[in-house]
Amino acid sequence: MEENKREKKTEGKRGLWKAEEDLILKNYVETHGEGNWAKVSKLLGLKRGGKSCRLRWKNYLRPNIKRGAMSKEEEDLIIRMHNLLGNRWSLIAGRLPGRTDNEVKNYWNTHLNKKTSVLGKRKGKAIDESNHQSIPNHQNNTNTNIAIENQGGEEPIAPPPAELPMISSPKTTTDDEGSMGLLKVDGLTDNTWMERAVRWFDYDYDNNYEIETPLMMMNKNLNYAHMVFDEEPFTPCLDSFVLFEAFGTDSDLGKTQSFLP
DNA sequence: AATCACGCCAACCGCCGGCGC
DNA sequence: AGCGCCGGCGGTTGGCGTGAT
Repeated sequence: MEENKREKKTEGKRGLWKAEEDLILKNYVETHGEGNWAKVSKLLGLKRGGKSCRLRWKNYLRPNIKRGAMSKEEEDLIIRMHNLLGNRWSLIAGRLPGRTDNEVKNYWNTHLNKKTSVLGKRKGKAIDESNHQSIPNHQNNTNTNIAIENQGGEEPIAPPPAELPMISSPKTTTDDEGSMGLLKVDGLTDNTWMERAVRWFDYDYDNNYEIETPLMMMNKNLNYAHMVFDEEPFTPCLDSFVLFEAFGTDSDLGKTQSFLP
């Protein structure tokens, strides 16, 4: 019974890709472009599924794939992004040029998961609401002292400058997406929006690309947001999203908020 | 030298959402 | 609206390499 199951499961498994297969696939995709993977698989006579072809291209053959050990900076970024995003590997990988989701996932599972195991497991969720991990995480981060200190509401929260920013009213969700959200800035698709955001948030260059700031206008229960830039500010960015992490007020301290575009 | 245990990572699986018909 | 196909995603598996015994 179990044997049959295993046989069935492994039938069609082709194992590692051979250099010839790689070459065929690479040549084809470079000539005809990506997509239609099922067709590609048939056309090329590769005894592999479309998915397998797609994966091989995406994770190995695609140009600009960065191979080799992760740098300290990349590792730090993965940890911080995972802190915010949970197991959203493709999203995290998207912030690491040349790295694939599979690589990031493997790296996390083999290297970083142990390192950060003290924080507990987060299966597909950015934040484990049961133990309010977002707060301790930030307490470990020296860059977040301001937010932590201010959470009691002792500091008056200044309203944002009148002219800034053009932020869409965030959609507050009640699901368990966690305290991470994506903030879309309406009408700004290049780095202009970021400059405006940076001005608004009084961005500090030496703050390791992280910002603590009031975001009261987004939600009246929201005291602070923790923003993460994956690129140098003021360089053209790839999309019009800012990652941010939000903290609630005293009444719902630790209760996560989610703002989705 | 042989064997075992473990870590790493490429590849696969199953699920889901988007899209066209 | 329902269906099927395709692509994307995260989770899991299995094989290989390497260090320990």
